[in-house]
Amino acid sequence: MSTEEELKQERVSKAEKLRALGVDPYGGRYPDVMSTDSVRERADGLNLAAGDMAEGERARVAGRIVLQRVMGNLVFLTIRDAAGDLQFGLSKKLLKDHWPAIKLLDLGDFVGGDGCLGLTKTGELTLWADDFKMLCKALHPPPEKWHGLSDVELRYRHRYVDLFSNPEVRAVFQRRSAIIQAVRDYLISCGYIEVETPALQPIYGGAAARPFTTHHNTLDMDLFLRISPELYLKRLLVGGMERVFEVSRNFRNEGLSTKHNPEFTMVELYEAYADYNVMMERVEGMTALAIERLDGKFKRPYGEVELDYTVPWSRRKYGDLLEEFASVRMTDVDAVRKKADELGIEHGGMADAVVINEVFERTVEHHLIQPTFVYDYPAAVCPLTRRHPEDPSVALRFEAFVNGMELGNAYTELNDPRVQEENFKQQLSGQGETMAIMDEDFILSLEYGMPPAGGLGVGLDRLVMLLTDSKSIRDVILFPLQRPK
RNA sequence: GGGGGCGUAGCUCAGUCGGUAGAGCAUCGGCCUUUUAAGCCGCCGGUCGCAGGUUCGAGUCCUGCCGCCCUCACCA
Repeated sequence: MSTEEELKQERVSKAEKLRALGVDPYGGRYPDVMSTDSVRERADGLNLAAGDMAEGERARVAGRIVLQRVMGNLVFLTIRDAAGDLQFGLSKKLLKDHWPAIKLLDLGDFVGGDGCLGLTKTGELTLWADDFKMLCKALHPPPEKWHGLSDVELRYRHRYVDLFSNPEVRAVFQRRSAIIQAVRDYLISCGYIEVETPALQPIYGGAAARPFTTHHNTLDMDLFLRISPELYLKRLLVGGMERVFEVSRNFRNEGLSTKHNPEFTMVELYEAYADYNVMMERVEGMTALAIERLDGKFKRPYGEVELDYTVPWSRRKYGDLLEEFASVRMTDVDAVRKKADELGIEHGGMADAVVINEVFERTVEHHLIQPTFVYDYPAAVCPLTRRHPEDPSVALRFEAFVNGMELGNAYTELNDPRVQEENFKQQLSGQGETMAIMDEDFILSLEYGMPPAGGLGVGLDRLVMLLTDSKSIRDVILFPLQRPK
């Protein structure tokens, strides 16, 4: 009895035996359960000594059986709920009527128990059940009890198994929730309101990426899954919503990596009458609140390095970094192209600004380990950004880098409709055209007048990676894309 | 797409030079009322990712394919 099918059949027949005993193997309502952590909290106040049973201190707990120790007429179960683990003590003496059903328990089943709290003689907090309910028969055995599920492919394909057998995985997603909640709370405290804009868009824009295409049957029209919410959020600035943010699932039809998933989550925000300097403070502020909610540690390990998120983060000019690490001036196009040759970059058909950016990515980015804002980008790669008032070849844009990875991207927003229209019309060779697709309604909105503003997008999956010391974006996305087997 | 690695029982993993497929956990049977990965005794469980090839003989060597991981490229 040990192939996968035989193991399952064994459990199916146990479910039938339970029914024959008059026990529903799939339970039903089980009200007034306490979480295991609140049970522990209560037990702490009882000053129990090892071996004590606290008469009258009753509790009801439900969860999944993750360990089982059977000693004839005494059974210890380790029960896991959302908060943690708790030991059940089941004795034939207290549970005579239930005993035939208890003999049919397996690892992985959900059960509920009701009884008095106590400590065993080794001091383990135990719920000594005098009432018991079968809540769900599991038909598949859980993974090995010590190592859990460690096969990476199975972990992603059967994330539900990963989650219940590897508590540290569940902890990462609890922290993810806390981080995103902190981001929301921070922005709300700054006077922002949360909005929702279309994920299905007739024209895609706001970023440079290939989209996923779909089709609406009734309207018989192609639609794109958004690569960015930018152009819609800016329309809200036109409409008089002065501080808006969206937690936006974006979709980009590009490659997969430890830092890229085809669908990913950003927080994108726009603030009227601000600029990109204010946006730097927003990045610092949301990160700081997230860290405080987690553990308050601003110096945190990430792999082999220690990252220091203490505010303020370093602010470095794009051109200065290019000189420091590539030894070329942004303005010296010949030198930049020569450097590109040295790096083996095929730059024949590329616009100057694109070549500069290629050189920057290859020479500078991997040096940006500690949290750093890089500001004032070559204007030609920033079609949605306001130009520097003293140097129109530079755009008022920054990117936030941590551990060599882009965490966020922000602009002092372009609100001149004529300049925006020109930028849309301009073809950026070697850059793809996605950022430069004409959106006439967006131009129309700018013609009605958009207040000067700062705008920012922060990759929340990446923020969660950094703050939870996760090496891959798949470790912070519950169901990362996998090819069907 | 390029390069590298991995794929053996339900799970976690061994498998030497090419010579009968192994362990632990789980399951199943037995003992057991204070265990903590409970313990002890006994049994069952395999298309070695798939398909070919070389060989007297392939988990092992070769080729192709599938899946996953890492990395580079792409994706600012």
